[in-house]
Amino acid sequence: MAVRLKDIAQDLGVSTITVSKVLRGGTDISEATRERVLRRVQELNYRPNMLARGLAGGPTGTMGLLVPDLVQPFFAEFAKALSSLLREHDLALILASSEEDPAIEEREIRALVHRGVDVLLLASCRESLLDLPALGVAPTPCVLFDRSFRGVDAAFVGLDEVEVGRLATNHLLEQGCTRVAHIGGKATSPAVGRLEGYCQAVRQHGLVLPAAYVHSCGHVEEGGFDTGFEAMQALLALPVPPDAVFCYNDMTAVGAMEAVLRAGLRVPEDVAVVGCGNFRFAEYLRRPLSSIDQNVAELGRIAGTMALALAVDAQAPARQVLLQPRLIARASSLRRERG
Amino acid sequence: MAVRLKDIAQDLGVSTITVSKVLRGGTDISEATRERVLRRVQELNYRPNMLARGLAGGPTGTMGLLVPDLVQPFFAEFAKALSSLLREHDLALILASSEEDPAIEEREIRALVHRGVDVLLLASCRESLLDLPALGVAPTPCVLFDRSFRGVDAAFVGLDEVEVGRLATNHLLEQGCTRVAHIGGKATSPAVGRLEGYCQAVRQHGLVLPAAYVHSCGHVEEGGFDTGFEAMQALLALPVPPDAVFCYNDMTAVGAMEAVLRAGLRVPEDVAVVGCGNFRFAEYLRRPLSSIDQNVAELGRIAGTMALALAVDAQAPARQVLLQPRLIARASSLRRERG
DNA sequence: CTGAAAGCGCTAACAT
DNA sequence: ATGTTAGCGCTTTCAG
Repeated sequence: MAVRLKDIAQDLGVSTITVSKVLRGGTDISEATRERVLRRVQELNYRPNMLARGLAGGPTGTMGLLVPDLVQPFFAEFAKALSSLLREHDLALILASSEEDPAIEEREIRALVHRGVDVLLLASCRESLLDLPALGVAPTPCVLFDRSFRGVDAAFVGLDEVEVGRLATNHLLEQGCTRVAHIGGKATSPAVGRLEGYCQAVRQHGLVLPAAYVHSCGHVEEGGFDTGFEAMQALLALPVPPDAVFCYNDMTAVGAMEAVLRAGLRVPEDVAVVGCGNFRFAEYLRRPLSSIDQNVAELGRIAGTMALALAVDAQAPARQVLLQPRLIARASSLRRERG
Repeated sequence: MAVRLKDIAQDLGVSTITVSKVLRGGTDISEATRERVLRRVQELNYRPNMLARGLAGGPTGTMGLLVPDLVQPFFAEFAKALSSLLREHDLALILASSEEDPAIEEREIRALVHRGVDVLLLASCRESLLDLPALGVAPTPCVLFDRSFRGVDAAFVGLDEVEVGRLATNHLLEQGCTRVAHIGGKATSPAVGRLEGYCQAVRQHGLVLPAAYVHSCGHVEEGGFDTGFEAMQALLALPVPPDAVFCYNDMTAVGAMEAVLRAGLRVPEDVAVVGCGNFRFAEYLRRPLSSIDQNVAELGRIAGTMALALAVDAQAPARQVLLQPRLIARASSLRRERG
């Protein structure tokens, strides 16, 4: 049987309460006892029983992470960074997946909260999160990430998605492209933000582009390749096809490139392409893919830090952090000598 | 406050123990009470408090998954499949990562066991697992996966790695290659198995190849690209360089292909390449990559099923399951018309 | 500064 | 077939 609070207390001739207080940083403890307790805790390598602690009303030392799809590199990297950080604090991570299904997401939220996670980290696939309290989340504090929601007063970490759209589109325009299209997503905040950035960049360059240059596709997350492939085919079939395209993510971009190549056209000479995500294979593709780097590891670390703060004090002010994206230019978009 | 066992009991005028028994499928309960209890449980949508259940000695409804690196698609897909399965049984998954560091792995094992996971699923990065009991795992049952260990009597699910090596190597030989090299890993059971399969295939074809054709590289998991790149450069520098190479994983294969192309040679005409893992981008690379599919989703499901059995009965016999790999042939290895 | 009493929600072992 | 007693390891009041 593992070492218990009681064992330490008996060894030292004090009560369990005293030990408990020391462990949780109580102030009303003499420096002498505190040291004695801590030493013994070290010696016996005592670890609190989190089940008991949780049951008695304390924290469970557990955080819940709910993502739409762990196989997407974005979420895998996020989970890895978060997990690294939590390990340093002896916290455990309960992982759940919504499979991009709001009904599953709701069930999983309830399950995690019911299990007593100290904080919930959520990349929601719902349309609105206004009913988050109704989902029974409170009083469990919550850190949203990747996808933000209007009118929800929760901590949030994500990318400056408008800047993502601007970066990609400006880059394409600067490469001399004049007919830039966008294959984007639907409804989610990243999709909306990237589209907005795209529009801003186009406007700033004094261009007016056909509405048909914007494709807003559902399921762009999972169906990436096919979505990109089909959207690009449609774009190429326009009377005046685009000479560049900014794609919602890298897989979509791969699909789009494939469509361009199969149409007998060249990348980037006929159609320049920029993706988003900057996955590890971007530079080894048939045509090395320019992409927007999302700095996911940093995102995970920030989200984790926020979560830690909320675990200590659930009432801590809900910060909103936006990270700046970076463009990684590769052959798929570089039309000029030396970029 | 959530619904408790006691609430159900009071509503029905029975004792909590009766309700508890019904919930756990006790036999010494009249059919009438059982039904009354179950109905009320439904109506109130009662969910047991796992903290309390665990503390009192029951199962915690929790499984621990410990992997070397969640970012590797293999482990991400495994985790996803497992998580899907567990969701159907209302079990939670605690995720931990060893970062390929045995010391971290050991700490995490202890932490998971201490938290009372009902089963531990482990892809170990240690050299030996003979001291698994000493790690304080027992009586927590354990399912090993991906990497097997001699002399350890635990449930295991993985690939038939020898067959992986044979499949890949035979394929290259059948394509007319006569000087097949292998860029492999070190120490782990998959690395050993694949090398063995490679050797078997070479022998069966009556060939005798230089020892220098086999590169056993450390850190082939994380450092994939560079490992493959450098190993291939070394192979190409041999007096009689190989005309084909079977690489430990896809990233290694990408590195190897890059080395071949930069040397001014062609894939597959000068050097045919086969990888392992069959990741999603294999077909969109500069040269679409032939690869061995590991059927990870199935692997995850089987591991999960084993874990469920062990959660019910920790003494259940420890099965060992080996899945058969499949070759997916693409341009990187197809030298003859129509493969 | 320290401790005693009570209880979190559940289950084991033993009655009845 | 059902209930009683006791306790899992910890934390919260509140009293000393």
